[in-house]
Amino acid sequence: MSGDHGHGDSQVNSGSKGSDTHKHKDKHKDKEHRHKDHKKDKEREKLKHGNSEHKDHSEKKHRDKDKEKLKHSNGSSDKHKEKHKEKDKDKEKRREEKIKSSHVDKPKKEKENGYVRDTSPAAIKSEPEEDNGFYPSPQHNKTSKREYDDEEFEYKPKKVKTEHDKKAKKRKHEYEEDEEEDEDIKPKKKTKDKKVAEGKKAKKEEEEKWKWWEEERSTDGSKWRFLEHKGPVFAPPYERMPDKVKFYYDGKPMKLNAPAEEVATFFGKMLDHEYTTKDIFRKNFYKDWRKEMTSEEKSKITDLNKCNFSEMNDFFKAQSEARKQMSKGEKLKIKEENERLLQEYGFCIMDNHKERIGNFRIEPPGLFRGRGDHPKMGMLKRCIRPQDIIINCSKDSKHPKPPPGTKWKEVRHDNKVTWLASWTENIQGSIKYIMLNPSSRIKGEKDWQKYETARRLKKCVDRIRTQYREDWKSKEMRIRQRAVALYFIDKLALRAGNEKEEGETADTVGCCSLRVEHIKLYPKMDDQEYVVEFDFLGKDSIRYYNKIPVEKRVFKNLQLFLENKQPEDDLFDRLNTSILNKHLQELMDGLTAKVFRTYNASITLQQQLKELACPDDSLPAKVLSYNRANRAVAILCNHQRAPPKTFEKSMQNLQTKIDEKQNQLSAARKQLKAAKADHKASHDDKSKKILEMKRKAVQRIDEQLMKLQVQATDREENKQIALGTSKLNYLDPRISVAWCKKWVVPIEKIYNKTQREKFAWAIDMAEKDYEF
DNA sequence: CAGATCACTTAGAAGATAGTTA
DNA sequence: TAACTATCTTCTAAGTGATCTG
Repeated sequence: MSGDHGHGDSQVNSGSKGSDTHKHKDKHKDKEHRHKDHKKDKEREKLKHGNSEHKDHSEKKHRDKDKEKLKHSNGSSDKHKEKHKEKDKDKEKRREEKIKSSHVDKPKKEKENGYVRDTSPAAIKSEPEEDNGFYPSPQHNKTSKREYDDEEFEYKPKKVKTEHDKKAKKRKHEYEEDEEEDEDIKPKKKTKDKKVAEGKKAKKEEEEKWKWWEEERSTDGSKWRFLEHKGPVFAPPYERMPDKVKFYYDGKPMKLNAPAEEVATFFGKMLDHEYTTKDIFRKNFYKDWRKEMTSEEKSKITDLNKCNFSEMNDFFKAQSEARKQMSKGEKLKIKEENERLLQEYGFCIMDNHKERIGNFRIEPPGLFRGRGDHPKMGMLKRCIRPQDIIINCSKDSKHPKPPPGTKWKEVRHDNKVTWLASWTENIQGSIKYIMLNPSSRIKGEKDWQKYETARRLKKCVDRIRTQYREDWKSKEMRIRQRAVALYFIDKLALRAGNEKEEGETADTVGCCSLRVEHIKLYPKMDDQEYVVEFDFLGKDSIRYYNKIPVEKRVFKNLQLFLENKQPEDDLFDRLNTSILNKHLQELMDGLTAKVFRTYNASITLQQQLKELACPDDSLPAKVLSYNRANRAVAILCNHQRAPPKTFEKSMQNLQTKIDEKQNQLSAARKQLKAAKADHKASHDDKSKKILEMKRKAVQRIDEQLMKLQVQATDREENKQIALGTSKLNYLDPRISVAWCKKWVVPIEKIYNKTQREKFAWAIDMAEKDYEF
């Protein structure tokens, strides 16, 4: 099968839907969706698993689910907030208790032994700064490692592997549980003494590349033993517009008070953005803006359409222009200031190591930019103050100081969580966190673990597939639904699809929350039977559109699920993510719906890399193959991007370059020919030299041309596909590392600096024969 | 047991920077 | 040497899923 059933016809879903009175559907319709082309369908086709046919069973009818739920009014956002407030106090009390107890029932002695000694702030602070500043110095490093060796400390480095070989293996197996072996354990069996003997610099480097993956993991559920940081960086306070920058109402200049002006500038900044043309955005903005106005302003300003923010907009444009035009010196100064801030606030100390913080800046106030048709777009995101922030750190660390004259909301010491600070955001009432960078131990370990879980799924996926196929025949509706949903999750890499509160967010769905209106069944379509067409908005309101032939039994089940339902009813009315995950948990420890995405993504990459392997390819061609494999995954996971605005142009530029190069090549070839003739005639050294030169030139140009052509292909195929997300979140980096090693491709061709930092563990541990 | 809450991962867009070219 | 553009980095929204709670 192939992609020829793709869609020049993106309206396919408007056919038989009959009445258009369902709000969900309407919402979808005025959206512009990003479409994918045939390629994608084709790729998907390739990627699916085998199938076979079974006979179908009849089934008892299911009851309709209570639809009232879907219909309650949603004008209750204020009520909602009140609720939040009231509950706040309660919540905090509860939490306090929780933390207290978690501290109490911890074996105190061990803990204190653990870190008072090892990670006292003083020990780290006293590190000589010249030592590149970032990392604890070698001396410290060594000391702490030695102390690590004391019994009962859990983060035992394995550098002393010779002595702790058993433990080393134990940990490995804990994770991998693979039939694999020891050969994985690398020969870094340096002895301590040897290390001491090594130069300071060497040791420094080693610390720079702390190999947390060679150490033991904590087993007691605590995420750290010691945590010290300086708290977040706050957004600078609002600066008034210069007087010359005027706001006009109804054509007349009007001076706004600071709060109203600030909010106005948020809007003014965005004037070029499509958001500001959307009704909901404008309505929400206007409503929140008015809250900042004085009563005088309120009575004057009664219509957003009469507001003119264009001078503000010009001002910001000029400002950013000016920034670009700044002299080198000025730019450097800013850079240095940023660097200083990063040094001071961008790192924390967690268990002996200086680790990079992911987002140490508090989100500045502004207008909420929800994705898709978000009902709250345009609302004011309020400024976060110290008294909104909860700090999390070690009791015995130097606590971060709030800015002068302010207080933190709370300082707590919860080592069951990984965040350093948190606050509650005012749009959805959700909690935001400050956490560590992906290169940190705490993130890396989790990431590694994620791929190990996916590898465990690999071992039992056949069994699970057999089982859900069996379940398609179940007498119970809920089991059939569960089985069909799981099939979609497995085959199509759909997300789980938690329920969401209606009216609070954009209307998007995942597998379990699919509605009748999101699929269409075609018993026959062209040369295929039992085709299901999916058309819905997924995470970030990215459209998922796909037509796939399914097994007859699945098809019949779907027909059954659709019986007597309205378009806005749930397709799987007897299923939700928690039911599904509970079931999965029983099938394999740690299995949840999202593991399938990870598994299928990684296994696809591995397969594709094998298939596309071509040993004789040039380096760029190999990289292209890799990108193609990556792309297959991105397509599977539906990772899309808006085609870059300059795409067409940049494609053209590239083509021009190619043409030029081609001309160059033919010119060089001519010259080579001439040189050959020359040499034949004279047979002297000089002509020989020239001949060689020309020959090399041709070769060089030819390579350059190839490279350009490959680049063009790659870019074209990438037009609306985003590779980054899968590379960063779904593909076991060890597959890529192994591939690089096998084909002698420098890892830099695949991962940039940030990515190499994130995947340092994989780069260090994967050998060329690594199997996912 | 359903809904709320919390912590954490996954996501595309925007913004910043680096590299290239006119 | 500015302008352009490709790539990297940051930002923060939007998911998942575990746990708590009434």
